[in-house]
Amino acid sequence: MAETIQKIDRDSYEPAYAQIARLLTQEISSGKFRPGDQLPSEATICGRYGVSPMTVRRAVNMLIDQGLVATRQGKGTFVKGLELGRSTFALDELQSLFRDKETSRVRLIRSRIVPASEEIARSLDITANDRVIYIRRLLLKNDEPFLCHDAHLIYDPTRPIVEAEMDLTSLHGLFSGTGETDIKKGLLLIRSTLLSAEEAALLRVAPSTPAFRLEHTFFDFNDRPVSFGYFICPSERLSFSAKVGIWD
Amino acid sequence: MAETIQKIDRDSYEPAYAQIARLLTQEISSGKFRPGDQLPSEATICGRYGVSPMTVRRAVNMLIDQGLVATRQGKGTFVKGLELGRSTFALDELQSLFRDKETSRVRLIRSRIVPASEEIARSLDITANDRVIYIRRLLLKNDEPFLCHDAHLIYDPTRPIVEAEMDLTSLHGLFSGTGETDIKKGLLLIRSTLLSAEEAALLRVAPSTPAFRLEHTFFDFNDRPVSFGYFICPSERLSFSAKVGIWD
DNA sequence: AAGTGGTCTAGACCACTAT
DNA sequence: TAGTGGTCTAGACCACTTT
Repeated sequence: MAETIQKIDRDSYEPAYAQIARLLTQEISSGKFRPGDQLPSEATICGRYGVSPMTVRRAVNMLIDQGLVATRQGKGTFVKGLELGRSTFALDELQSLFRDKETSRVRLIRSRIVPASEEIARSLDITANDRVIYIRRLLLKNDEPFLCHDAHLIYDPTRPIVEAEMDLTSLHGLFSGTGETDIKKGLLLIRSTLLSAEEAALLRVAPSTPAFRLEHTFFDFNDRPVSFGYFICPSERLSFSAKVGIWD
Repeated sequence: MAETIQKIDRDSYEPAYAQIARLLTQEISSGKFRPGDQLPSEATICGRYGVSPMTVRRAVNMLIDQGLVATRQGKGTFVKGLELGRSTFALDELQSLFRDKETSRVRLIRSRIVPASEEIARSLDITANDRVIYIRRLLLKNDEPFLCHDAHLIYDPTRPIVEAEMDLTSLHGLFSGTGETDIKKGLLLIRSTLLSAEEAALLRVAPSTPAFRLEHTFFDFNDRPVSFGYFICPSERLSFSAKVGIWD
């Protein structure tokens, strides 16, 4: 028995709660605790590591947030099985594209004021044929066309946002979190589609190549839509991945 | 001044830390605090709501987790701008499909032992032409073909997982988190592709329709791959969406 | 030195579940 | 009644930044 009372390194830069979360995760990862099993009670863990309840609580909360365990008041803490519905896909690949300012450049293809189509009008909460600013850009990776970006902006001289969106560097800011202080929220949608003839030519691939279309709508702090657009990228150049379960 | 000392409802079922997080979020959402602005210090918030530091800390941690603010030790807490790279796409649509057992059914199309292709062998960490179990199923929504599922399983009589995977109801369990106690982790990949002739026929759409292909690889608690497969669904039937920023 | 975030304590009290 | 998770206190101490 004994089970060794002390395993926490109080001098570590890793906080006690993080150490405990890590140790618990390892015990689950190793198969010592299987899905459905009950973890030791929080009081037990307090005693085992010589920490106070709040510290254990925080560690357990981390595991809950990660979807690794679930607590049931009055009963205990139990290991959860894999849950595919919890999978989350991130835009890492796209983000790294824009982050690397050395190899990526943006070329303006088109920029004009046009009447809004039905789809655009619906997305921007305006009426069809209202004027919008239409911008098409090409993102180049190592001077090769990589993806295409279409944006449709509300045409309103009183709003300064337009200027920022016109800026060729604004795409970088959107991904890095710098700037864009006038946008409150955004809605993103991944679609699967075929490249149009013009898009295929721009991107230098065969027409009708399968592609991702990442739609985005942005809203200002008055919850009014300010822009609608989409990134288009041949499918072989991009993919969205997610890890679910325990990856050490 | 005054600024009203008490705004926390101690009798509410919503914990104090959650109430504070909600109030802070509202202040940001309303535009009172803009991206780049500094929030009141934690000590100030303690006084304003009459709670202890730990409670405020937990509220602030919630906002950090949501990507709404960032803290800088010794300086303060600051509101962050929109960060596209933080967008996360969930499998809500697929999950709800499988969750509804009333309208969704699974039909087994094919089930046989075949030699592994190069791609399958690579994914399952075996050598090409090793035998694998190949299963093709069709998911029906309201008795109409909705999506197709191919799975390739390690052929090993000593592992009982095969039986579970063969079960036509196993797909439901994967999404709901029930069962599947033998799978430790999974890797998912969204691709954009074209339907093959057979797939198009099965799904009753035109050939060469653009479609999503959701690949999945599952691993057991020894980190060995146990299955590789993919869901295929015409793009107009499915999309992946994400919300970023502040949605009240 | 003063102000900021960050961790942690050693309890207290409550709600829920089982026996 | 006893054991479980869940919240909260009223401080303490530390690390970092600014003045």
